[in-house]
Amino acid sequence: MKYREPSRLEMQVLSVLWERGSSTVREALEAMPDGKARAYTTILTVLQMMEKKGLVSHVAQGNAHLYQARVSRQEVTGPWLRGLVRQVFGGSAAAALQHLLAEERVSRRELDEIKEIIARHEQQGGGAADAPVKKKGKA
Amino acid sequence: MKYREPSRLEMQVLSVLWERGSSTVREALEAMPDGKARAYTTILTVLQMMEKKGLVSHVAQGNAHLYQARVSRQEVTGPWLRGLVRQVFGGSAAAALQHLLAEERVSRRELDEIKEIIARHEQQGGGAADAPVKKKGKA
DNA sequence: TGACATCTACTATAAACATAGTATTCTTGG
DNA sequence: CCAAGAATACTATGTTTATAGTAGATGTCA
Repeated sequence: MKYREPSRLEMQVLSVLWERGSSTVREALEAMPDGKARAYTTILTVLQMMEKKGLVSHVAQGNAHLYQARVSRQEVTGPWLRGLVRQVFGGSAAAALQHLLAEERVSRRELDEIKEIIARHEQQGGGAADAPVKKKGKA
Repeated sequence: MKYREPSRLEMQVLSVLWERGSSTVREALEAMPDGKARAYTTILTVLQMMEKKGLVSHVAQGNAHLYQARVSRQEVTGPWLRGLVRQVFGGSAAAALQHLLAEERVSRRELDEIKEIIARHEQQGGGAADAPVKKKGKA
């Protein structure tokens, strides 16, 4: 896919579309992750911009439009996070995570989830060019 | 501390200052994490803006100025990442990490580092509302 | 001592962002 | 049929970002 880099607000809108799937303007407006109040037309305009950027597309549904993401979460968040980590944490994902955990009051459940993710990642050859991943203990 | 939210570029400059400590404009310019070429005055201006925002301060050194961060890495990156995770990943740090790992080719060493961080975090009451934090162990 | 390099201060500007108003079109209940 | 409500299209605007030029001060060294 080809698309122009989403702004922060656009990222928010995208996350809504990824979460809910196709949505009308109003639905998106109401589901914005920061609870901030915005005019209906604000989100409308954003969506129209995003369409020009190739981030979303729409189909008519009744007299309204149904918008859906044209780019996958992976596709976008990957490079986005990557650039961010590179620019702000010298490329160290570990450093980024550390600061994130330090701030965010992460629940035990979420920590487990994270461990889970790492374990899975490790298993499927997440490791670098030298060590063929073996098996490293617990979940 | 009171400061106005840094932009992306400003975050980059801050990361340089955190990394190297006090730096001249030229040093900062040369140490920018994205290797992008910029005019000397660009970074100068950015630094001056940052001073107005309360992010950095400077002292004279010879005829040049030495800039240093006035805000700590924790202080800034914490809320910054937090907002980001909230807005783009529905507040789930785990989700964010997952996408990061998926994209970034993370080395085995880094994975270990991450596990280390998590273990440490877990120990010091990283869990939710039940475990009281005691000591603030450093690496 | 004077040319050259280097630095800051100040100003400018193009582009992107976030936001929303106004006009117009469409649908639908009475 | 027509008015009310809701949606889109189009336009506008204030702000922030990122970038850099120009002018003037100052230090340096041959």
